[in-house]
Amino acid sequence: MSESTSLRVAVDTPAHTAISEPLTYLGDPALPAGTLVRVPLGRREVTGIVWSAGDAPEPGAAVELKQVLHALTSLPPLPQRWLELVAFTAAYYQRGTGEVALSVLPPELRKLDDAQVRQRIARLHKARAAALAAPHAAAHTAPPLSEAQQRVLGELAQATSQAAAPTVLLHGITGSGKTEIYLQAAAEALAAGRQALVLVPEINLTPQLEARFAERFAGRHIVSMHSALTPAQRLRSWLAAHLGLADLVLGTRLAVFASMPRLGLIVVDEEHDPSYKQQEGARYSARDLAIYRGKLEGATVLLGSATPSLETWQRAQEGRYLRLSLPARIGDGALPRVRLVDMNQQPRVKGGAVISPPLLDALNQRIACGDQSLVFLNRRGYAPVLHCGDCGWKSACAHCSAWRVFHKLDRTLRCHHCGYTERVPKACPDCGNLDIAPMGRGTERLEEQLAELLKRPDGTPARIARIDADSTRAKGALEAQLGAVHAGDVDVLVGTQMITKGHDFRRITLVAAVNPDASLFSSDFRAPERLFALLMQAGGRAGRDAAQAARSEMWVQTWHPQHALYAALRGHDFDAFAATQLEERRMAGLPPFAHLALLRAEAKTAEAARGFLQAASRLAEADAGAAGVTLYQPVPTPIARVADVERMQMLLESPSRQSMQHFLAWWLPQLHHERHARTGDQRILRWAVDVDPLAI
DNA sequence: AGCACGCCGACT
DNA sequence: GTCGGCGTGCTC
Repeated sequence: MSESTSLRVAVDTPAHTAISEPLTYLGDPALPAGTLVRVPLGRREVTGIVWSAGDAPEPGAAVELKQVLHALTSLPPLPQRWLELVAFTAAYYQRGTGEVALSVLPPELRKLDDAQVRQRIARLHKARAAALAAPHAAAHTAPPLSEAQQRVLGELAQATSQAAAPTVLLHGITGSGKTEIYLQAAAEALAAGRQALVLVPEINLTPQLEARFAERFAGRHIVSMHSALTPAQRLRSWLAAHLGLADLVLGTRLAVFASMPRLGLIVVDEEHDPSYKQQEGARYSARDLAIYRGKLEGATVLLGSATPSLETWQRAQEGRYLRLSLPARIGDGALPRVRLVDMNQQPRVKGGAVISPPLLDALNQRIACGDQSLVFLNRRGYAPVLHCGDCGWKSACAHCSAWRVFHKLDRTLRCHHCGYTERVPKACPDCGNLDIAPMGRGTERLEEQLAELLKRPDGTPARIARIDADSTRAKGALEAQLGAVHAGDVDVLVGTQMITKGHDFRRITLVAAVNPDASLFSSDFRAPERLFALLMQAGGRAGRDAAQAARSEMWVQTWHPQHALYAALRGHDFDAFAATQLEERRMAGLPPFAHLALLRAEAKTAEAARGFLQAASRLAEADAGAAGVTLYQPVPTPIARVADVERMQMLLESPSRQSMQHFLAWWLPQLHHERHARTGDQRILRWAVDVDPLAI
């Protein structure tokens, strides 16, 4: 190294230290910002990113500066706008710059030296050249567009030409052809020599979207990015995007950080989906960051949904986003007719009715005419709890404040929170009573009961498939089960919300929600929004084939048929539902009319966790009010104890996003000292803040 | 988080 | 005598 000046280098300093900014090292002044380097940190050697060059060392930092060890010069530096996106994320979600930067790079990159990186890059270029030389299938041409699609594309083109980087909400019901709009928008971006990024909520949905894009963009370089890729695949995709070789990147939330030098379009499919919010580490919202990134990169952001989040909907109403609508199904296919079964009117069955007689008839009729049905229950296992009728014992988890779920297939009691599993006891562990019974029902029990009740026309039992986290644990199991459904080897598909997302079932004409009421009266203020989206999405699985759409039905069993949510569902009226929900939110001072943050603490005892939060609250006392931030009392989290750790949380609320940001930036650094001030049982294990939490 | 330093019990 | 238990503290 010729000469040395001080450089700011972002390294992965742990979250619960007060170090959140890049550290100062000595190094070659010619190293541009965005270069990956190896630096000494404590007694270790770690990968870092040159953040800015030539900064004077911090005055008062009496530490002797260490030297940058090597630089990965064969890797083009991360673009300035990528650094800005990461810096914004770290500041907004209150985490270390280096922590965020390193956690969103492919892990493999940290392990390679310069020569190895050079080799991977050379290999990628070679593979790309070979792919270009090889003959490839002709790209499928676009199908004829509906009038609504043409109108939407016209408006989109106009918006893109007028604003530098418009944010657009594409509100379109299931089957209205949103994907075709994504494809056309991507084609526009590619034609302009830019790259497109397409985000989907779940890994399960990437293969089918990838197939659609691959056939339309044959010959173009498409990569996917999600956590199920092997480390080597992930690095390859990332490099292809970073080098500008990949034209299209499809991925889950982490792909929002893909380095893309010519980014021109970001699509966020199913933008309302909670999976876009990261639930650990930096708790970012990939949807919100996509919008920010669009502004930063001058890229169009296209948010698609049949049931937009109320945040997005409200901003569209305010005119901050352009709203485009696809109000009808392609080919004018009818939406499924919604039928509410009033469970108060149904005969009482011991243990509660599962499937009401009218729904049972409807299911049998579908089987008789060769149609498929989908029955949806958001609870896996056989029964959520076992219960002793004599002494009142219930199958509590010894380590969590939750019931262990009865799984009949392997005769176990399993805690879905900590994983604690035991064989089912033969008798009540407290009183020895042999008659312990399951209470409530999960998908396993639903499957069992449907198998008893449903018959094929020839008298043989109906063919039932169950799809949930248990039945799809094995690799390839989900694909195999979906394959059986598509092949027509299944009459009734039973499952959790897993089956309501995205899958294009052609022969399903009946969808039933067996017991969705719990969400109506949940303490979570977003529960109705989620339920509405879930039911709309589930209903969208019925009648995907236009020929069958007219007789497709969505059944909902409910004890509250008069509820406004169901009335809106019946009319497929998202606008009405959103209007009433937004009014309630406005009255209650909840998002999108207020900004929230949660301070969470975990400790061995609830008192220690509470003590930390109270101390944090006292620190803030004078300044929070002045800053326009309200602090509420610490309360236990919805499940207070998980794996013998007690969890408490404290809600912060402010009418202004900026006030909240300023306050957090002032407040949180002080909490590091508070953590150190505690010892023994009063010690805090962990604390973290969740900015814009999904659930409170 | 790593990773080492530091100060007390059972082993070749 | 020392091997190693994991409490405590630091990382430009």
